[in-house]
Amino acid sequence: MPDSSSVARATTRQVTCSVDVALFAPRGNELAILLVSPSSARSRNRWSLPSDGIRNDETLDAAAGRVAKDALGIAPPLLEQSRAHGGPRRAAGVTQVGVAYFGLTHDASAARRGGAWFGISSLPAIPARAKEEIDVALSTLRGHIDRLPVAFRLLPATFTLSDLQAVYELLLGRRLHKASFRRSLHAAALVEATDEWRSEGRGRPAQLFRYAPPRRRRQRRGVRFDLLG
Amino acid sequence: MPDSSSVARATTRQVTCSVDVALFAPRGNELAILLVSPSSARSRNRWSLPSDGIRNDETLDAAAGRVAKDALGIAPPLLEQSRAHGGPRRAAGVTQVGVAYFGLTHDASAARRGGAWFGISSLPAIPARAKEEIDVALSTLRGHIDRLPVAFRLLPATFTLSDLQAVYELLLGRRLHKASFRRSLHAAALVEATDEWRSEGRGRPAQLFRYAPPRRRRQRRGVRFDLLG
DNA sequence: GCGAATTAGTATTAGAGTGCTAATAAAATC
DNA sequence: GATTTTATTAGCACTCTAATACTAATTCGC
Repeated sequence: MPDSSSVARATTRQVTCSVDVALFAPRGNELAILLVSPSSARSRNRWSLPSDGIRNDETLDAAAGRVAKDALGIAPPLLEQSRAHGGPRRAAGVTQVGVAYFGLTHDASAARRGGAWFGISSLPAIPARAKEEIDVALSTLRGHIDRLPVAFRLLPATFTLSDLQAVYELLLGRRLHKASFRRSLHAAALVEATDEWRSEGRGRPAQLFRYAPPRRRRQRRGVRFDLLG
Repeated sequence: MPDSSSVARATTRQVTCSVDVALFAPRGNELAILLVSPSSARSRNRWSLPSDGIRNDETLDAAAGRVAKDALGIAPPLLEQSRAHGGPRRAAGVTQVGVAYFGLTHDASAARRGGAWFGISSLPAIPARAKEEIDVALSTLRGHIDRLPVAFRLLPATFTLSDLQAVYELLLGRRLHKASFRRSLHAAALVEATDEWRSEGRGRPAQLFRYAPPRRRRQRRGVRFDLLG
């Protein structure tokens, strides 16, 4: 068994590091994800996530931003790291480290050539690793929905409360109760009303709101045991 | 501006990858963290986190387990990835990627030579990067407390409810309300009573319980807006 | 022994949060 | 103008939470 001196830096023969980005956008009633076509990706004959190696003079976050912008044409309004994974590659002596990111953008239309959007419930054949990264990204995204202003970054500066609820339902993949949604939104004082109203076909016009988060005092809550297991 | 073909794999000149592990353990009324001494770490004249490069034929998780075991002498009961960071090193042409892990173990005494435990409120001088990793590890740990059975892994097979509450208070760094703690614990049916009681000096003896998590159904709740900002 | 101190555990209350069913408001469509 | 559609608000039952106050069982000091 090695003693504590073995904790010192050991040199690996060769390491490659790539950044994979899962980009989501609302499309219709579900989320879509941007994949790149077989011809432009490393993976042969399969769609896969936009990915690239990290370059010199570039941080991981910068590399993820570059990959996202290359695939999308614009910088996404939300881009977060989800998880790193790594291990030996088939090629002997090479260790492959991948850092997965996830991002959100407004609409599932923008994409540079070689990329296409797929509904998350109808994905094409993709490598197992990519599928896993998508699943992790989705659950991380959904787990952070009430900590990060994710939904507000997908909406324009002013929006209706029905718009906001629709985005939340899309992101969470389930329906929400309208009255409860509005009540808790009102209680948190996260939005402020504008003078404008928007008429969208039939029915009463909806008032436009804007995101105006107050200074929050972090309130201490009890322990939740019902989330374990 | 690059076209989509630039998304293909680009080779970086040189990449090194290290795994840093922040190991926490209860000590008295607060958490302590295991640091390694200047002589056995790469950082000159400063305490720092146990760290090592990833080796051939080893995954990131395996490397983190090895680093933890080397520093601690045993495998910690909890070890999770917190975040990857990376960017150019001072040495030109070298990109340094680090993957931070955090772990928990039972007591702040076990340590191989070169390591020492410090209370998290009285850390010695450490590199800024290590300080940042510790902060991230702590907040990740606290954020995952009601999703992972963290506290139960720090306790022996049977324990009193006061023991359990003390561990939660230690991990969260704040006091909890006894009646509320027990009520929600009882509601989640996470523990089952044993026939044994333990007398610990003064006061009424406490009943011993064991961790017995039921099959959980994830219950859907509304959206929380009060955690934003 | 006997009461004070100490720790374990429970009731009871008041208040806040949630899910639901309506009821009301304002516009488009027929 | 009646009907339909959508937005918004009110009320109610139920649950969750936190705080105070209580009971229970033991040790300590005398």
